[in-house]
Amino acid sequence: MKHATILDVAREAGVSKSLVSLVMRDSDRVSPSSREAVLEAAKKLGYRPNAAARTMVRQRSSVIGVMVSDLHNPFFADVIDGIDMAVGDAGYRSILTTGNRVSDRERLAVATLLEMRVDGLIMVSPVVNRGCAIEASESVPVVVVGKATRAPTVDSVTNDDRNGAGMVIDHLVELGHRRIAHIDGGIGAGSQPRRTGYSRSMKRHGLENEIRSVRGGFTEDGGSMGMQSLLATGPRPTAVFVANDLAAIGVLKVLDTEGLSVPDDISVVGYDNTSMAASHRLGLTTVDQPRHDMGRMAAELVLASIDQPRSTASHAVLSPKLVIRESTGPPPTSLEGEKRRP
Amino acid sequence: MKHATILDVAREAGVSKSLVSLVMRDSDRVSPSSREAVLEAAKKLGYRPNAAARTMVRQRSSVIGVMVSDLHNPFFADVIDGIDMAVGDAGYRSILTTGNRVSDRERLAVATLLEMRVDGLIMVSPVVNRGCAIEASESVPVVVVGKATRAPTVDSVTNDDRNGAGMVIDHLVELGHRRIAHIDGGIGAGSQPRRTGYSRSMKRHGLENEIRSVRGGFTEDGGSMGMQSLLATGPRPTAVFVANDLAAIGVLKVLDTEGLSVPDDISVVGYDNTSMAASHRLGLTTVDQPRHDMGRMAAELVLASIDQPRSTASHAVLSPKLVIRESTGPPPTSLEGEKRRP
DNA sequence: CTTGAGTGTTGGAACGTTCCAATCGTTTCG
DNA sequence: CGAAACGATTGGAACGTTCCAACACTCAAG
Repeated sequence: MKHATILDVAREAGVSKSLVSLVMRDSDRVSPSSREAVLEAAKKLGYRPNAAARTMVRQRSSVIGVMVSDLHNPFFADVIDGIDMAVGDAGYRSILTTGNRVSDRERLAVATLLEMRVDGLIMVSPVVNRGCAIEASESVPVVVVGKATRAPTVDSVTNDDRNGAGMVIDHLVELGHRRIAHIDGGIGAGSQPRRTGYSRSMKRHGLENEIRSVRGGFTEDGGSMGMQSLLATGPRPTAVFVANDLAAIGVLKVLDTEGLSVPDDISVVGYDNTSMAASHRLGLTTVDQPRHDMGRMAAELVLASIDQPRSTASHAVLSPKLVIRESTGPPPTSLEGEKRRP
Repeated sequence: MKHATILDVAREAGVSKSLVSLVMRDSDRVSPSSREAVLEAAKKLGYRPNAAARTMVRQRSSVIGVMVSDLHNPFFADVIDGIDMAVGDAGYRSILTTGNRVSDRERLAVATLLEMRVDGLIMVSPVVNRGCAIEASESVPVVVVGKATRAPTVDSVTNDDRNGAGMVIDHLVELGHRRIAHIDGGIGAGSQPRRTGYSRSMKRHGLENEIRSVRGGFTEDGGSMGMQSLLATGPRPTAVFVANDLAAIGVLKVLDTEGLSVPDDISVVGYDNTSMAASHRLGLTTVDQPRHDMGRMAAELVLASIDQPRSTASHAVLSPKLVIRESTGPPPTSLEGEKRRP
């Protein structure tokens, strides 16, 4: 039940270990007869190459390590898909570790990968501080996805959230909205640029007096709270731009219980384009991030760094896309003021 | 920018490599002064142990490999959480690979782990045929999660889907339903036991004449199709048990467009208790699988097998839990001429 | 017939650890 | 005072590969 080694195979096939090694690496300077004998022996013994030994002597593993902060967010699944694809095409393999949004565990997850001597490291939306990425970048190329990381040795792939927010406001203004509020994501990553994008865009449309931004969060409850505080104070907005889809669902919940109709009374926009947003009972207008492309891009950056170390970091910023569904429409007719639900 | 080795550290600290090794492994037979010197040197050089070398000589990696079929299903995230937790507590680490529901890629994912010489392998809802698991089990303990795998060398952790389906029917019957239909999951794993559980339970309630099972699938579209065919032929059921949440959402979509109200006209039940099912606009009654526990259990099984190889496989079957929400209620009118259950 | 250039094949030296047996000081004790 | 016991430290032999230099052959050209 133990593992057969190259030597066992060599003995079985009646050749030297070197020849077995050559066959395993698909060398073309092996005679067909020896090749066959070796393959047969290998099969018989259930031989499996030992990656540890190979990594050891070759001084590289041909593996890219990916640290993911949280597998619960389906967002990451697509990113990882993109990574896997690009990494596989380049003849590398990828392995993942998780940190569950806990700094210490993320640090451990990264350490595990580095100790395994991955040839490159991709950190997807890390929660842990950037020191960890910088430290890692001392021994291996590192790319951070989803979190702007200004460091001279760490590449990054992010989404242009400011621009995404701008597209949302453009869409709402085009529909005729003016009183557009924002429920932000609190302290989470991505919150700040979305908020900034909101205010800038409002100003661009000459709506600086309508700017109204309240504290929310990236959770359903966060969205609910934000919406409640919006309804409790000041004039009711005709549209709300929420920090992400999950929070937007919380907003819808509040609006439903308040008897307000979406989008007749109020339009709601989320962010992330989760599959939930697409569900017909929600039909949430939202912003799609090119998740797959972000992953692919991240992989290409690490692979490029492995091939050809650069002295300056690359920072790729991809563009989001507005996805219009049923949660947005024209504001309640301005002539009649506010329409009431029966 | 290269990796420092134990020898570099030894030189820097003015001691032997063996001593450095002892310090790294937290031996207690090292004098405090040498320990400090070594740690300082290690820090200065940014030393990181080389897992490949260690694995090599120790003939074990202290790593558990996890192959996940599909990261898109949030179901798996919880399972992995459970695995990570149990594995970590036992002093092991875990690494993941994915196969994206493609047999060949799953096989590669498994091979990657085995070549890295993981000490144990957990396959979560593999799509690849069981031969792959059996083969792997020749060199390392293997546990399959979510798919019944009858093989003498492969452990498994599954959910009692038949029982889960039974709980659904019990709940519906208790509400007064008799005409309960089932939309199945097609050929996917888990489909068959849920269907069987449905029919058995119907019979148990003396409703064998009401049994009506149509082909659906584990996707939104699959559910929609199933519902359409239910509505197109025969008397309309007062309740529908759908193979999973996603398909149930497809069912809701059809009912909405047909102008049928849930649960007033018809009750709908899903399976899996995805976060989507909990969303207020859906409020789907569903069956929760103890995902976290399944992961933990799987980890405990591999770890036990590593410690103490068993000659016979263990098959753990966990119990699901009914989660009642707003998509189920009493049938439209009390069924005339028939007594309700007390 | 000798040389030179291929073909195939081979042993040996790494790679960075762990672990064992051996060594070197000290201290304790008879 | 010598031996024994102990604590701290050390060199060397693995572990399973890769890769290089070297080696046999065979065959063509000189």
